[in-house]
Amino acid sequence: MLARASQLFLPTLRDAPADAEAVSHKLLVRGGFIRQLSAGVWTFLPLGWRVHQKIVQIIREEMDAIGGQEMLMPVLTPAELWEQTGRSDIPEIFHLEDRTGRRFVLPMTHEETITFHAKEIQSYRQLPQILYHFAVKNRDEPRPRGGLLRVREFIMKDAYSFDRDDEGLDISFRKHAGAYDRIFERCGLEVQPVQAESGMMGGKESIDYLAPSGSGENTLVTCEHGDYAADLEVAHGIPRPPEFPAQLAAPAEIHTPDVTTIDALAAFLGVDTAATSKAMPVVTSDGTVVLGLVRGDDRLEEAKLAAALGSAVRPATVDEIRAAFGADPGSLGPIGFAGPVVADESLREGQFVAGANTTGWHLRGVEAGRDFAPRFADIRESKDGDACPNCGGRLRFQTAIEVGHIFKFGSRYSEPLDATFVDEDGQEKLLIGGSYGIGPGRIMAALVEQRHDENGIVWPAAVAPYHAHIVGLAGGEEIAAGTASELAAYGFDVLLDDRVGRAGEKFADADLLGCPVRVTVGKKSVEDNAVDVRSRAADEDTRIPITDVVTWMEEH
RNA sequence: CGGGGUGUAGCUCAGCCUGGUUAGAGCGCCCGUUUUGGGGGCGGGAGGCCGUCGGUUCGAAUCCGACCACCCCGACCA
Repeated sequence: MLARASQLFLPTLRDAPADAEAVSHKLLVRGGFIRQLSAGVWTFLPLGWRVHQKIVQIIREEMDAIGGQEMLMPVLTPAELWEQTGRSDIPEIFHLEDRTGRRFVLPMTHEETITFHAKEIQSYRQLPQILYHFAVKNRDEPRPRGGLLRVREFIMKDAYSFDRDDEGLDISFRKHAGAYDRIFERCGLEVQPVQAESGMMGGKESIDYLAPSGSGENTLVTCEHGDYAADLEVAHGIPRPPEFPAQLAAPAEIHTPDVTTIDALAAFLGVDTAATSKAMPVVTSDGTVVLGLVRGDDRLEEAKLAAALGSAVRPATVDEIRAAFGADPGSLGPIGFAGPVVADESLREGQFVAGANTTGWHLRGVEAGRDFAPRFADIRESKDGDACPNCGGRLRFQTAIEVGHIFKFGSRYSEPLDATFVDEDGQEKLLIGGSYGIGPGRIMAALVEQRHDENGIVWPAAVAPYHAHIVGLAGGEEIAAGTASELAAYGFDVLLDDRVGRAGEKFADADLLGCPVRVTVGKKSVEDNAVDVRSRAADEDTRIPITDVVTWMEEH
C-alpha cells in the first residue's frame, strides 16, 4: 500500500495546541492523527484512523482465536431495556427522544442489548458463547480530558460471554485474560494486569489492565520485587509502624485550643503523626453518618470505605457533623459517637490520640477494643513509603491509563431481562455472563505516552500508520517514487513524501509521525544508486544500495 | 457540580490595565527568486463578526453585565 503525502489529508502542526498537557494529546494533534470537535469528542483523521484500525485488527484476530464471534449492535437503544436493569439512572447515560416522545439511550456498554439477544439461547447445547463487536460508546463524562485519555464518545471492543455455570464463566474469563495479554504484547504496549475495584454493579472477579504513562487517571501500585500490582483504589500497602508514647490505663483529656490539623496536633503534643488518629465522617446513601477512622498520617480511601459499607459515601457537611458529634471538625473521635465506626486495620494495635468530640479537646491513650468498638477494614489510601503486603519490599506508584477491563457479572443482566436456558437436567436456569472491554483509542494514546522522544512518536511496527516513510528530496523524486512502489509491491505500507519542500521540514515531519523506518532519497542517489535508511528509534543513517532496501526492511 | 484560567488570522501569541488612524507579530499558506540533505534567505500577496448578546460612551478588541465555548485542579468515573 502506497500513500503520497502530496495528496494526503495530513495537517501537521509546528506548535502543539496551547491547551494540551498530555504528551499523547500534543503529539497526536501535531502529527495530524486526531482533531478535536468539541470537549471530549474527537475525529480520527486518515493517519490516526490507520493506527486505530491496525490496533482493531490485532484485537479482532486475538478475539477470533479464542472463539469470539464478531457482530454489530446499534448505538440507538430503547430506554425500557435500561430501565429493566436499573441502569438508566446512571448519570453518564445520554438520553434522547424520537419525534413521538419515545425514549432512547446512547449506551455506555452493551450488556442490555447482548442479553436481549441472548434470550434466543434455548439450550445448554448452544453454550458457551463469546460474542463481540467494535462499536461507538457514549458517556456523558462530567470532565473529559487529555485528548484521547478521557472522552465522551469512543470506539470500544466489548465482548460478552454466556455460560451454563460459574465453572464455564471461569473458563471464558481466563480465555479473555489470555487474549488480552497477547493483544497488548502484539501492540507493543507495556501493561500491568491488576485486581480491580469490582464496582457497585454486580462485579465479582475483575481485572483492570493499566498502562504506565506520563498522564492518566489511575495510579498503578507495584512492588519493587515484582510480586504485587494493584490499582491505588484497592492497593493494600503496609504502613510504617508508629512511634507510640507511653501507654495509659485510660484515655486522658487534653485541652488543645485552636489545634485542628494533624500536624498541629502532633507538634502540640510532641508525638508522631502516625500515633494520632484522623476522623473522617461520611454519609451513606441512606443518610447514615458513619465515622471512618484512619491514622493521622494516612488519607481515607473513600472507594474502600464505600466497598466496606456496600454503599456510596460522601463527606459529611459541617452541619451534619455538628449534629452527629456535638463538636466541630478537628476535634472529632470515636468515643462518645453513637453511630457506626469503621476503623482502618492500622488502628487495631496500640494507643492513639483522638478527638474528644468537644471542640478544643482531644484524648490521649485511646485504644480500639478497650475504649470503643469499631468494625475494622482496610480503608486507608496506600502511599509512598508503604511496604509490599507480600514481601515487605518498597511499593512504587505510577500514573497509568486503564486500557482494558474484564469482569464476571454472573446473572446481573440475565435475571432482570429473564434470559434463561434449559440445562441438561431439564431445569430452566439463568445465563451466566462476563463482559470484556478494551479501548483501541486509549491503547493508541498509551503507546504514544510510552514511546516517544523530543521529536515525535516512535510507533511499534505492528501499529504504525506506515512501515516506511520515504523522504524524497529535490533531485531524487523519481528514484524515491520507484523505491516506494517497490516496497509497496513487497507488501509494505509506504508513505512517500513527494511534497514540494525542503529537507528539514520533511525530516521533522518524519520524526513527528514516527514510522519505524525512514528512507531518504536525494540527488546523490542518482549517482551512486544508494539511499539512506534509519530506524526511527536510531539517530544515524546507514547508506545502502537501493537494491538492498527490501532486505533491510525485512530485517528491521 | 465546586475552584482557577482562557477566548484576537489555519497554529502560537502581542495589543486590553490607561477606550480614539486602516487591529499587529512569528510560524503556516499563495506567487516570484535563491544550487534547495535537519523547519534556510530575499521580495511580494491573501487571510479577522477581536467567542455571543446586551450596556456605558461622541467613539469599545479595550470598560461593565449576562451567556456560550474550551482548558486545568477537585468531585465524579457500571
